[in-house]
Amino acid sequence: MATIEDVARASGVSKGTVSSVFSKKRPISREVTERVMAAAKSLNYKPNYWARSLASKATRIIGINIPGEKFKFSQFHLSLLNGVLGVCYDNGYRLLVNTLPLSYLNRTEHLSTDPIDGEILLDPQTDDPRIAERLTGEMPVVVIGRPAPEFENRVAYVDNDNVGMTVETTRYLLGLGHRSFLFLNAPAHRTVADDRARGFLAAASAAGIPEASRRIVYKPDADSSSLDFGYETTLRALREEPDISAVIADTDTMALGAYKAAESLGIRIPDALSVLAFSDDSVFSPEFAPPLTGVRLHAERLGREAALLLLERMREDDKTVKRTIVPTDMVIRSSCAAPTLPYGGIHS
Amino acid sequence: MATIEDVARASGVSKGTVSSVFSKKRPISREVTERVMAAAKSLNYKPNYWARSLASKATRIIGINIPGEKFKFSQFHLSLLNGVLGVCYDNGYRLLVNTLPLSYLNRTEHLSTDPIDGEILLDPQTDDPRIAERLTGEMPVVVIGRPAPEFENRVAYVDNDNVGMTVETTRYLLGLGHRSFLFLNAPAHRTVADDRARGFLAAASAAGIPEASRRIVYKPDADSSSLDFGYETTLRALREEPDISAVIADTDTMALGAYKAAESLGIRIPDALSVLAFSDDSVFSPEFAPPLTGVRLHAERLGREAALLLLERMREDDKTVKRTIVPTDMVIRSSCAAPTLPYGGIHS
DNA sequence: AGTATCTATTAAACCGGTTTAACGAACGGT
DNA sequence: ACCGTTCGTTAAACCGGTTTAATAGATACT
Repeated sequence: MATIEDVARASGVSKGTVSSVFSKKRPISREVTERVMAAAKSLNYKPNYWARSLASKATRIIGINIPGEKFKFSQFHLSLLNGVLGVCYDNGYRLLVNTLPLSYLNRTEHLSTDPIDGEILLDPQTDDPRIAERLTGEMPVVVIGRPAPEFENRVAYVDNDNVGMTVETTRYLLGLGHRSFLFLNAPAHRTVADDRARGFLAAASAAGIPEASRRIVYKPDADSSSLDFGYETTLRALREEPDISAVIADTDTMALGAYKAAESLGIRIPDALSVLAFSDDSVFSPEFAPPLTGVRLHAERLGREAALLLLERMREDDKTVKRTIVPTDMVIRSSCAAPTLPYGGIHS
Repeated sequence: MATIEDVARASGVSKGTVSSVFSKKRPISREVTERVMAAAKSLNYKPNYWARSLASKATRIIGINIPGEKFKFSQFHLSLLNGVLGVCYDNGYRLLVNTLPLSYLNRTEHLSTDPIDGEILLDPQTDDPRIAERLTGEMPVVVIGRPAPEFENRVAYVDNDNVGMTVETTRYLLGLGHRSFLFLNAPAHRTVADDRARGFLAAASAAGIPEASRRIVYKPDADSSSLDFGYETTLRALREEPDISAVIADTDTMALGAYKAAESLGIRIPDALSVLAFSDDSVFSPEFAPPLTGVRLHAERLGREAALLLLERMREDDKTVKRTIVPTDMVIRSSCAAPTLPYGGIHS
């Protein structure tokens, strides 16, 4: 492919002039501009992205990173992505999925800076080396979700009010009369699982629910199916402790697992078991039988706000640490009801 | 950030030696390697990605491109992405979402080569300038979906057998006794819509179905909601032509729209209306009421095969044009049945 | 001992752009 | 006619790596 040199030679001007014609960072006469453009067109010339990035120290690419090996994007990530992409699109940025195996990154021959101007980190964990690493470099970063406590005031992030949201939903269930819960939580090492557990436990213990009746089970890890986890955990829990009258699920897919477990035990929802999910805004939740009550997290907006925060941070060289909390909305449908049996009663 | 020069100076060797220590493309003595690595560590040095790309003419990034302005990734795209990402992950490639507004790309100051080694093009259209453009450059490309006829033998692609699959499903419905159809198709300019329309029409006219009874409606365009499109189109069609006893939907979301239309007209599925979808492998289709009959397209596998094909093409400099057809599986659940009314009968 | 071979290292050229500093020409003001 | 600007252009330095060609030193071969 033709280089800037070729174009310069063909149109009888210097490299610098051709550069200015394309970058438009300096005025060039109408006549010369036309001559250069004509030469460029006939040579099929386009400026080389890498050379340009090297010289101008900017790539107009932002990265998005997910921890963990061999991950897959979930429904929730999809909405996040769409939010981020919308902002990228509006601002002329490309989006790089910047996750590689550690076994790859750790090899000397692959060690390098990242090919991006800034990065969004997803799914922060309680012990998450990514943030510290990005901060020692000068890479602008925005986290989606609450980072570990030692970084909460050192890195920008976007999150829902997970604690508050969980308190609210737990109170809702308490208000309906529930006294024994199963909480299907996110994987244990993720900060979001922590926040939700805290909210749940706070609300439950404030209402005098004994420890045995607020059972929390953490999803083993990313690669296991949410559906299966929801199904099997609910099945086991209901067998071991028939008192349980309400299941709080991390996602709508997990909730679906709970539905299936209830069905296979012959337990009706919401009559004998209430189910609720911190769901994404899936088009399907209203179609569950019965329609699923849950909380809208506005994943797309989380993504959008994160991208906006990142671009702002990249633009100004202002190291102010900003935070955005995206509100959640509880959507009451028909999967929760007052428990039919009084506290202490037994199913079947 | 420290450069290779700094490291060379600090460890008392030349730039070239430092380069070789990191790239491992040439042997360096144990002793020198250690000295260089020590200096690099103390300076917190990492090779610069863009300088490296410029010199070595490779980025280890592959792109994925979707046509159209302000698109959003769908469920189907999510599965594709996961398939592509799995291959990227295994092979040490990053994935760049390489879609930008035309209004951005067309401006002189943004014109440039793409920062990638190869690209996957999604959702090919009947008149799609992307392929021709990539071919004139030397960018390796794989298309997911059938490209326009003039490129079918010039570019590698991965696809389902959309024609065959549609013939099969149409025959299935014909076999149940249906004689009047509504086909909710993908947007008209996409080649997949073409293929499916062809398969449907071929099967229907071979069975002697008159033209008026094989109605095809194309989704207006990407930004409209599939759910709404399915709902409104089905509603209108059933009102205009109560004969219709089967709806074939492009996606499960569209099918859900058809379900809702049926519900609001008081029509029961599958008794009075059969619905079928070329669905993705959504976990939710089995949960529809009634469970949705459809076709598995194996989106994740489409993504995987495309990525593998692309890497192969990038590795060897072999311009052989390869094609991969991923098989589809029809999954019969309970949303289709023999129509209750004889051909020519009228609802309500 | 003399030559051929192999190894590790280096200086310099190169990848393809951007940017700085210098400069001549045209312009405006007095 | 002279000076101070402004404008458009250029040569050269620079961004931070890789690669080539040359070289010195060690090893092997006869």
